[in-house]
Amino acid sequence: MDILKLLARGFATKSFSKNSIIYEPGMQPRSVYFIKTGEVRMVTISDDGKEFIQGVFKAGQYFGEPAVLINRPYLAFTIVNKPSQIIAVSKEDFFSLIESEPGFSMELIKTLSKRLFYKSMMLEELASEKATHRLMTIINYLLADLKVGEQLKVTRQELADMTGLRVETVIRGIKMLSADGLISTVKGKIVRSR
Amino acid sequence: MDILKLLARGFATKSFSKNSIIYEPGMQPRSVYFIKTGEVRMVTISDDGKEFIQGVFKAGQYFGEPAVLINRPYLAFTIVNKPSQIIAVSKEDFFSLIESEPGFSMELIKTLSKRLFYKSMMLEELASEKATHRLMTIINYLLADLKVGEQLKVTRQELADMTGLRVETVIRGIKMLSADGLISTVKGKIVRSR
DNA sequence: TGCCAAACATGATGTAGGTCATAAATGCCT
DNA sequence: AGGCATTTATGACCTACATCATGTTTGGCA
Repeated sequence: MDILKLLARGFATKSFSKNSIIYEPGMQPRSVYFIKTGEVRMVTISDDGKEFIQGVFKAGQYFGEPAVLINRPYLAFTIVNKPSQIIAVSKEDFFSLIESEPGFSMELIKTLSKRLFYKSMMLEELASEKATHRLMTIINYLLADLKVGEQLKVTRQELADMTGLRVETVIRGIKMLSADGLISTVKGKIVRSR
Repeated sequence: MDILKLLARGFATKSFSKNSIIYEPGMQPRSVYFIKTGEVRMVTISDDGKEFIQGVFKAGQYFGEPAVLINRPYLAFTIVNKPSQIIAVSKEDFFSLIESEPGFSMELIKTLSKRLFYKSMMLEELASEKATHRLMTIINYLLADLKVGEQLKVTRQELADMTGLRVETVIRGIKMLSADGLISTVKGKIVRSR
Protein backbone atom coordinates (compact mmCIF):
# COMPACT_ATOMS: atom_id res chain seq x y z
CA MET A 1 0.00 0.00 0.00
CA ASP A 2 1.45 3.25 -1.05
CA ILE A 3 1.50 5.97 1.56
CA LEU A 4 1.00 8.58 -1.12
CA LYS A 5 -2.25 6.97 -2.12
CA LEU A 6 -3.45 7.18 1.45
CA LEU A 7 -2.57 10.84 1.63
CA ALA A 8 -4.33 11.37 -1.65
CA ARG A 9 -7.41 9.85 -0.10
CA GLY A 10 -7.24 12.41 2.64
CA PHE A 11 -6.09 10.39 5.62
CA ALA A 12 -4.58 12.47 8.38
CA THR A 13 -1.07 12.11 9.71
CA LYS A 14 -0.27 12.09 13.40
CA SER A 15 3.11 12.78 14.98
CA PHE A 16 4.50 10.55 17.69
CA SER A 17 7.52 11.29 19.84
CA LYS A 18 10.15 8.78 20.82
CA ASN A 19 9.00 6.21 23.37
CA SER A 20 5.35 7.03 23.04
CA ILE A 21 3.12 4.00 23.08
CA ILE A 22 0.77 3.52 20.16
CA TYR A 23 -1.11 0.63 21.69
CA GLU A 24 -0.67 -1.93 24.40
CA PRO A 25 -1.77 -5.47 25.12
CA GLY A 26 -5.41 -5.91 25.93
CA MET A 27 -6.57 -2.86 23.98
CA GLN A 28 -9.30 -3.48 21.46
CA PRO A 29 -7.90 -2.76 17.98
CA ARG A 30 -9.50 0.14 16.19
CA SER A 31 -6.98 1.07 13.52
CA VAL A 32 -4.23 -0.13 11.28
CA TYR A 33 -1.16 2.07 11.30
CA PHE A 34 0.85 3.15 8.26
CA ILE A 35 4.25 4.67 8.91
CA LYS A 36 5.06 7.74 6.86
CA THR A 37 8.38 8.43 8.58
CA GLY A 38 10.13 7.05 11.61
CA GLU A 39 10.31 3.64 13.24
CA VAL A 40 8.42 1.62 15.84
CA ARG A 41 8.98 -1.67 17.62
CA MET A 42 6.44 -4.25 18.60
CA VAL A 43 7.35 -5.92 21.88
CA THR A 44 5.85 -8.25 24.39
CA ILE A 45 6.91 -7.96 28.00
CA SER A 46 7.04 -11.01 30.20
CA ASP A 47 5.97 -11.28 33.82
CA ASP A 48 9.49 -10.57 34.97
CA GLY A 49 9.78 -7.49 32.79
CA LYS A 50 11.87 -8.85 29.94
CA GLU A 51 11.16 -7.34 26.53
CA PHE A 52 10.86 -9.54 23.49
CA ILE A 53 10.97 -7.82 20.11
CA GLN A 54 8.22 -9.22 17.91
CA GLY A 55 9.06 -6.93 15.05
CA VAL A 56 10.40 -3.58 13.94
CA PHE A 57 8.51 -1.46 11.43
CA LYS A 58 9.84 1.42 9.37
CA ALA A 59 8.71 4.06 6.91
CA GLY A 60 6.47 2.60 4.24
CA GLN A 61 5.36 -0.32 6.37
CA TYR A 62 2.17 -0.88 8.30
CA PHE A 63 1.35 -2.73 11.48
CA GLY A 64 -1.51 -3.74 13.70
CA GLU A 65 -3.57 -5.46 11.02
CA PRO A 66 -3.72 -9.00 12.40
CA ALA A 67 -5.54 -7.91 15.55
CA VAL A 68 -7.94 -5.79 13.50
CA LEU A 69 -8.55 -8.54 10.99
CA ILE A 70 -9.45 -11.20 13.49
CA ASN A 71 -10.90 -8.74 15.94
CA ARG A 72 -8.89 -9.74 19.00
CA PRO A 73 -7.19 -7.50 21.53
CA TYR A 74 -3.56 -6.70 20.87
CA LEU A 75 -0.96 -9.03 22.35
CA ALA A 76 1.94 -6.61 22.27
CA PHE A 77 3.05 -3.08 22.92
CA THR A 78 3.93 -0.92 19.96
CA ILE A 79 6.42 1.72 20.98
CA VAL A 80 7.95 4.52 18.94
CA ASN A 81 11.70 4.09 18.39
CA LYS A 82 12.30 7.31 16.51
CA PRO A 83 10.03 10.33 16.17
CA SER A 84 7.45 9.22 13.65
CA GLN A 85 4.61 10.36 11.47
CA ILE A 86 1.90 7.81 11.30
CA ILE A 87 -1.44 7.48 9.56
CA ALA A 88 -4.07 5.66 11.58
CA VAL A 89 -6.58 4.01 9.29
CA SER A 90 -9.77 2.99 11.00
CA LYS A 91 -10.97 -0.57 10.85
CA GLU A 92 -13.78 0.32 8.47
CA ASP A 93 -11.53 2.31 6.18
CA PHE A 94 -9.00 -0.50 6.21
CA PHE A 95 -11.57 -3.04 5.12
CA SER A 96 -12.74 -0.77 2.35
CA LEU A 97 -9.14 -0.22 1.28
CA ILE A 98 -8.78 -3.97 0.89
CA GLU A 99 -11.88 -4.05 -1.27
CA SER A 100 -11.24 -0.99 -3.35
CA GLU A 101 -7.52 -0.62 -3.77
CA PRO A 102 -6.43 -2.88 -6.61
CA GLY A 103 -3.61 -5.20 -5.65
CA PHE A 104 -3.68 -4.31 -2.01
CA SER A 105 -5.21 -7.53 -0.80
CA MET A 106 -2.57 -9.56 -2.61
CA GLU A 107 0.11 -7.37 -1.16
CA LEU A 108 -1.31 -7.80 2.29
CA ILE A 109 -1.38 -11.57 1.83
CA LYS A 110 2.27 -11.53 0.90
CA THR A 111 3.22 -9.30 3.79
CA LEU A 112 1.47 -11.58 6.24
CA SER A 113 3.14 -14.60 4.68
CA LYS A 114 6.53 -13.02 5.02
CA ARG A 115 6.01 -12.30 8.70
CA LEU A 116 4.72 -15.80 9.25
CA PHE A 117 7.89 -17.09 7.67
CA TYR A 118 10.07 -15.05 9.98
CA LYS A 119 8.14 -16.15 13.04
CA SER A 120 8.27 -19.80 12.06
CA MET A 121 12.00 -19.54 11.69
CA MET A 122 12.43 -17.85 15.05
CA LEU A 123 10.09 -20.27 16.77
CA GLU A 124 12.12 -23.20 15.60
CA GLU A 125 15.25 -21.46 16.81
CA LEU A 126 13.92 -20.55 20.23
CA ALA A 127 12.46 -23.98 20.73
CA SER A 128 15.41 -26.06 19.85
CA GLU A 129 18.70 -24.39 19.31
CA LYS A 130 21.47 -23.19 21.51
CA ALA A 131 22.48 -19.61 22.05
CA THR A 132 25.16 -19.22 19.38
CA HIS A 133 22.97 -20.92 16.81
CA ARG A 134 20.12 -18.54 17.53
CA LEU A 135 22.46 -15.62 17.30
CA MET A 136 23.90 -16.80 14.02
CA THR A 137 20.40 -17.10 12.61
CA ILE A 138 19.17 -13.58 13.36
CA ILE A 139 22.51 -12.09 12.48
CA ASN A 140 22.37 -13.72 9.07
CA TYR A 141 18.78 -12.67 8.71
CA LEU A 142 19.66 -9.07 9.48
CA LEU A 143 22.81 -9.09 7.37
CA ALA A 144 20.82 -10.22 4.35
CA ASP A 145 19.40 -6.70 4.02
CA LEU A 146 22.84 -5.13 3.99
CA LYS A 147 25.45 -4.58 1.32
CA VAL A 148 28.90 -6.11 1.70
CA GLY A 149 30.98 -3.97 4.05
CA GLU A 150 28.02 -2.38 5.77
CA GLN A 151 27.64 -2.80 9.48
CA LEU A 152 24.71 -3.95 11.55
CA LYS A 153 23.40 -1.12 13.63
CA VAL A 154 21.68 -3.08 16.36
CA THR A 155 22.89 -3.20 19.91
CA ARG A 156 23.65 -6.43 21.71
CA GLN A 157 20.70 -5.67 23.92
CA GLU A 158 18.44 -5.62 20.89
CA LEU A 159 19.85 -8.91 19.67
CA ALA A 160 19.15 -10.27 23.13
CA ASP A 161 15.57 -9.00 22.96
CA MET A 162 15.08 -10.61 19.58
CA THR A 163 16.46 -14.00 20.57
CA GLY A 164 15.23 -14.29 24.13
CA LEU A 165 18.80 -14.35 25.44
CA ARG A 166 20.50 -12.00 27.89
CA VAL A 167 22.96 -9.30 26.92
CA GLU A 168 25.88 -11.05 28.55
CA THR A 169 25.11 -14.22 26.66
CA VAL A 170 24.87 -12.30 23.40
CA ILE A 171 28.18 -10.58 24.06
CA ARG A 172 29.92 -13.85 24.82
CA GLY A 173 28.21 -15.52 21.88
CA ILE A 174 29.32 -12.86 19.43
CA LYS A 175 32.85 -13.20 20.75
CA MET A 176 32.79 -16.91 20.04
CA LEU A 177 31.29 -16.59 16.59
CA SER A 178 33.81 -13.93 15.78
CA ALA A 179 36.71 -16.01 17.11
CA ASP A 180 35.51 -18.93 15.00
CA GLY A 181 35.44 -16.69 11.93
CA LEU A 182 31.72 -17.17 11.48
CA ILE A 183 31.06 -13.45 11.59
CA SER A 184 33.27 -10.41 11.04
CA THR A 185 33.29 -7.56 13.44
CA VAL A 186 34.88 -4.15 13.23
CA LYS A 187 35.25 -2.25 16.47
CA GLY A 188 32.53 -4.30 18.07
CA LYS A 189 30.12 -3.78 15.19
CA ILE A 190 29.11 -6.79 13.12
CA VAL A 191 29.72 -6.26 9.42
CA ARG A 192 28.66 -8.13 6.35
CA SER A 193 31.81 -9.56 4.86
CA ARG A 194 30.32 -11.13 1.77
CA MET B 1 -12.25 -22.01 1.02
CA ASP B 2 -14.76 -24.73 0.72
CA ILE B 3 -13.44 -28.13 -0.25
CA LEU B 4 -16.65 -28.87 -2.10
CA LYS B 5 -16.06 -25.91 -4.36
CA LEU B 6 -12.64 -27.24 -5.20
CA LEU B 7 -14.05 -30.63 -6.05
CA ALA B 8 -16.70 -28.95 -8.16
CA ARG B 9 -13.92 -27.26 -10.06
CA GLY B 10 -12.47 -30.63 -10.83
CA PHE B 11 -9.40 -30.74 -8.62
CA ALA B 12 -8.14 -34.24 -7.97
CA THR B 13 -7.77 -35.84 -4.57
CA LYS B 14 -4.70 -37.79 -3.55
CA SER B 15 -4.46 -40.30 -0.71
CA PHE B 16 -1.61 -40.20 1.77
CA SER B 17 -0.78 -42.89 4.28
CA LYS B 18 0.28 -42.24 7.85
CA ASN B 19 3.81 -40.88 8.20
CA SER B 20 4.22 -40.05 4.55
CA ILE B 21 5.97 -36.79 3.93
CA ILE B 22 4.18 -34.21 1.81
CA TYR B 23 7.10 -31.85 1.56
CA GLU B 24 10.33 -31.15 3.34
CA PRO B 25 12.58 -28.18 4.03
CA GLY B 26 14.43 -26.83 1.05
CA MET B 27 11.93 -28.01 -1.53
CA GLN B 28 10.65 -25.39 -3.90
CA PRO B 29 6.93 -24.93 -3.27
CA ARG B 30 4.69 -25.90 -6.16
CA SER B 31 1.28 -26.39 -4.56
CA VAL B 32 -1.00 -25.42 -1.74
CA TYR B 33 -2.64 -28.35 -0.01
CA PHE B 34 -6.28 -28.59 1.04
CA ILE B 35 -7.17 -31.37 3.44
CA LYS B 36 -10.36 -33.25 2.59
CA THR B 37 -9.99 -35.80 5.37
CA GLY B 38 -7.25 -36.69 7.82
CA GLU B 39 -4.60 -34.72 9.65
CA VAL B 40 -1.05 -33.54 9.11
CA ARG B 41 1.58 -31.89 11.23
CA MET B 42 4.10 -29.26 10.22
CA VAL B 43 7.38 -29.73 12.05
CA THR B 44 10.89 -28.41 11.96
CA ILE B 45 13.71 -30.64 13.09
CA SER B 46 16.74 -29.16 14.77
CA ASP B 47 20.34 -30.14 14.24
CA ASP B 48 20.18 -32.56 17.12
CA GLY B 49 17.04 -34.22 15.82
CA LYS B 50 14.44 -32.59 18.06
CA GLU B 51 11.03 -32.05 16.47
CA PHE B 52 9.20 -28.79 16.92
CA ILE B 53 5.52 -28.71 15.97
CA GLN B 54 4.83 -25.56 13.97
CA GLY B 55 1.22 -26.46 13.46
CA VAL B 56 -1.36 -29.19 13.04
CA PHE B 57 -3.85 -29.09 10.18
CA LYS B 58 -7.10 -31.01 9.90
CA ALA B 59 -9.97 -31.64 7.50
CA GLY B 60 -11.19 -28.41 5.92
CA GLN B 61 -7.92 -26.58 6.45
CA TYR B 62 -5.12 -25.82 4.03
CA PHE B 63 -1.40 -25.45 4.39
CA GLY B 64 1.73 -24.58 2.50
CA GLU B 65 0.54 -21.21 1.20
CA PRO B 66 3.11 -18.88 2.77
CA ALA B 67 6.00 -20.51 0.95
CA VAL B 68 4.05 -20.43 -2.32
CA LEU B 69 2.99 -16.85 -1.84
CA ILE B 70 6.42 -15.46 -1.25
CA ASN B 71 8.12 -18.02 -3.43
CA ARG B 72 10.65 -19.32 -0.93
CA PRO B 73 11.63 -22.90 -0.20
CA TYR B 74 9.76 -24.62 2.61
CA LEU B 75 11.21 -24.33 6.10
CA ALA B 76 9.46 -27.34 7.59
CA PHE B 77 8.44 -30.91 7.05
CA THR B 78 4.78 -31.67 6.61
CA ILE B 79 4.04 -35.19 7.74
CA VAL B 80 0.79 -37.13 7.66
CA ASN B 81 -0.56 -37.92 11.14
CA LYS B 82 -3.60 -39.93 10.05
CA PRO B 83 -4.39 -41.40 6.65
CA SER B 84 -5.51 -38.39 4.63
CA GLN B 85 -7.10 -37.30 1.41
CA ILE B 86 -5.57 -34.14 0.13
CA ILE B 87 -6.09 -31.87 -2.84
CA ALA B 88 -2.91 -30.32 -4.19
CA VAL B 89 -3.67 -27.01 -5.87
CA SER B 90 -0.90 -25.78 -8.11
CA LYS B 91 0.60 -22.37 -7.59
CA GLU B 92 -1.08 -20.99 -10.70
CA ASP B 93 -4.45 -22.40 -9.78
CA PHE B 94 -4.07 -21.07 -6.27
CA PHE B 95 -3.43 -17.57 -7.51
CA SER B 96 -6.41 -17.73 -9.79
CA LEU B 97 -8.54 -19.03 -6.92
CA ILE B 98 -7.60 -15.94 -4.97
CA GLU B 99 -8.65 -13.76 -7.86
CA SER B 100 -11.80 -15.54 -8.86
CA GLU B 101 -13.31 -17.05 -5.76
CA PRO B 102 -15.32 -14.36 -4.02
CA GLY B 103 -14.40 -13.95 -0.38
CA PHE B 104 -11.46 -16.27 -0.53
CA SER B 105 -8.79 -13.62 -0.37
CA MET B 106 -10.37 -12.12 2.75
CA GLU B 107 -10.62 -15.55 4.28
CA LEU B 108 -7.00 -16.22 3.51
CA ILE B 109 -6.01 -12.93 5.08
CA LYS B 110 -7.84 -13.87 8.24
CA THR B 111 -6.34 -17.33 8.34
CA LEU B 112 -2.85 -15.92 8.00
CA SER B 113 -3.59 -13.38 10.71
CA LYS B 114 -4.78 -16.06 13.06
CA ARG B 115 -1.64 -18.10 12.59
CA LEU B 116 0.48 -15.03 13.06
CA PHE B 117 -1.30 -14.45 16.33
CA TYR B 118 -0.59 -17.94 17.55
CA LYS B 119 3.06 -17.70 16.58
CA SER B 120 3.49 -14.33 18.25
CA MET B 121 2.07 -15.76 21.42
CA MET B 122 4.32 -18.80 21.31
CA LEU B 123 7.38 -16.73 20.47
CA GLU B 124 6.86 -14.56 23.48
CA GLU B 125 6.45 -17.68 25.61
CA LEU B 126 9.52 -19.46 24.31
CA ALA B 127 11.61 -16.36 24.60
CA SER B 128 10.81 -15.35 28.07
CA GLU B 129 8.82 -17.68 30.22
CA LYS B 130 9.66 -20.65 32.32
CA ALA B 131 8.57 -24.20 31.67
CA THR B 132 5.35 -24.33 33.67
CA HIS B 133 4.24 -20.98 32.27
CA ARG B 134 4.77 -22.20 28.73
CA LEU B 135 2.86 -25.33 29.50
CA MET B 136 0.01 -23.43 31.05
CA THR B 137 -0.21 -21.25 27.95
CA ILE B 138 -0.51 -24.01 25.33
CA ILE B 139 -2.74 -26.06 27.58
CA ASN B 140 -5.14 -23.16 27.91
CA TYR B 141 -4.90 -22.52 24.20
CA LEU B 142 -5.78 -26.13 23.45
CA LEU B 143 -8.48 -26.32 26.11
CA ALA B 144 -10.23 -23.31 24.60
CA ASP B 145 -11.45 -25.51 21.74
CA LEU B 146 -12.97 -28.05 24.11
CA LYS B 147 -16.24 -28.25 26.00
CA VAL B 148 -16.25 -28.44 29.78
CA GLY B 149 -15.51 -31.99 30.87
CA GLU B 150 -13.80 -32.98 27.65
CA GLN B 151 -10.23 -34.17 27.80
CA LEU B 152 -7.19 -33.08 25.84
CA LYS B 153 -6.04 -35.83 23.59
CA VAL B 154 -2.44 -34.84 23.13
CA THR B 155 0.47 -36.77 24.51
CA ARG B 156 3.05 -35.25 26.78
CA GLN B 157 5.54 -35.76 23.99
CA GLU B 158 3.42 -33.59 21.72
CA LEU B 159 3.18 -30.89 24.35
CA ALA B 160 6.95 -31.09 24.60
CA ASP B 161 7.27 -30.73 20.83
CA MET B 162 5.01 -27.70 20.86
CA THR B 163 6.77 -25.92 23.68
CA GLY B 164 10.37 -26.83 22.99
CA LEU B 165 10.62 -28.67 26.29
CA ARG B 166 11.49 -32.30 26.96
CA VAL B 167 8.95 -34.96 27.88
CA GLU B 168 10.28 -35.36 31.38
CA THR B 169 9.97 -31.64 31.98
CA VAL B 170 6.42 -31.66 30.65
CA ILE B 171 5.51 -34.58 32.88
CA ARG B 172 6.93 -32.91 35.95
CA GLY B 173 5.38 -29.60 34.95
CA ILE B 174 1.91 -31.08 34.55
CA LYS B 175 2.28 -32.70 37.96
CA MET B 176 3.05 -29.35 39.51
CA LEU B 177 0.25 -27.48 37.76
CA SER B 178 -2.12 -30.21 38.76
CA ALA B 179 -0.96 -30.18 42.38
CA ASP B 180 -1.42 -26.42 42.44
CA GLY B 181 -4.95 -26.83 41.15
CA LEU B 182 -4.19 -24.88 38.00
CA ILE B 183 -5.30 -27.71 35.74
CA SER B 184 -7.50 -30.72 36.32
CA THR B 185 -6.42 -34.15 35.25
CA VAL B 186 -8.30 -37.42 35.16
CA LYS B 187 -6.23 -40.57 34.93
CA GLY B 188 -3.34 -38.61 33.51
CA LYS B 189 -5.45 -36.84 30.90
CA ILE B 190 -5.89 -33.10 31.16
CA VAL B 191 -9.55 -32.08 31.18
CA ARG B 192 -11.30 -28.80 30.83
CA SER B 193 -12.93 -28.14 34.15
CA ARG B 194 -14.74 -24.93 33.27
C1' DT C 1 -6.75 -62.17 28.38
C1' DG C 2 -2.27 -61.81 27.32
C1' DC C 3 1.21 -59.51 24.69
C1' DC C 4 3.66 -55.57 23.04
C1' DA C 5 4.28 -50.89 22.09
C1' DA C 6 3.48 -46.57 23.47
C1' DA C 7 2.92 -43.44 27.01
C1' DC C 8 3.86 -42.06 31.65
C1' DA C 9 6.93 -41.70 35.74
C1' DT C 10 10.90 -40.75 38.81
C1' DG C 11 15.52 -40.35 40.53
C1' DA C 12 20.51 -38.87 39.87
C1' DT C 13 23.64 -35.95 37.64
C1' DG C 14 25.41 -32.43 34.32
C1' DT C 15 25.62 -27.91 32.14
C1' DA C 16 24.29 -23.88 29.33
C1' DG C 17 22.86 -19.82 30.17
C1' DG C 18 20.97 -16.77 33.68
C1' DT C 19 22.13 -13.59 37.48
C1' DC C 20 24.87 -10.29 39.90
C1' DA C 21 28.53 -7.20 40.38
C1' DT C 22 31.81 -4.28 38.66
C1' DA C 23 34.37 -1.88 35.20
C1' DA C 24 36.07 -0.34 30.65
C1' DA C 25 35.02 1.56 26.21
C1' DT C 26 32.07 4.37 23.22
C1' DG C 27 29.33 7.89 21.69
C1' DC C 28 27.00 12.14 22.08
C1' DC C 29 26.03 16.73 23.46
C1' DT C 30 27.55 21.51 25.03
C1' DA D 1 37.72 18.87 25.39
C1' DG D 2 35.03 17.38 29.05
C1' DG D 3 31.24 14.95 31.10
C1' DC D 4 27.40 11.71 31.24
C1' DA D 5 24.74 8.00 29.38
C1' DT D 6 24.80 4.10 26.84
C1' DT D 7 26.92 0.09 25.33
C1' DT D 8 30.30 -3.49 25.69
C1' DA D 9 33.01 -6.48 28.55
C1' DT D 10 34.42 -10.03 32.06
C1' DG D 11 34.50 -12.84 36.12
C1' DA D 12 32.09 -15.82 39.89
C1' DC D 13 28.29 -18.13 41.12
C1' DC D 14 23.64 -20.43 40.74
C1' DT D 15 19.63 -22.69 39.07
C1' DA D 16 16.21 -24.60 35.82
C1' DC D 17 16.02 -27.70 32.62
C1' DA D 18 18.31 -31.34 29.84
C1' DT D 19 20.15 -35.78 29.96
C1' DC D 20 20.48 -40.51 31.14
C1' DA D 21 18.89 -44.55 33.14
C1' DT D 22 15.52 -47.47 34.56
C1' DG D 23 11.02 -48.53 35.83
C1' DT D 24 5.68 -48.73 35.74
C1' DT D 25 1.29 -48.01 33.64
C1' DT D 26 -1.91 -47.92 29.85
C1' DG D 27 -4.12 -49.18 25.73
C1' DG D 28 -4.85 -51.53 21.43
C1' DC D 29 -5.52 -55.76 19.24
C1' DA D 30 -4.78 -60.88 18.05
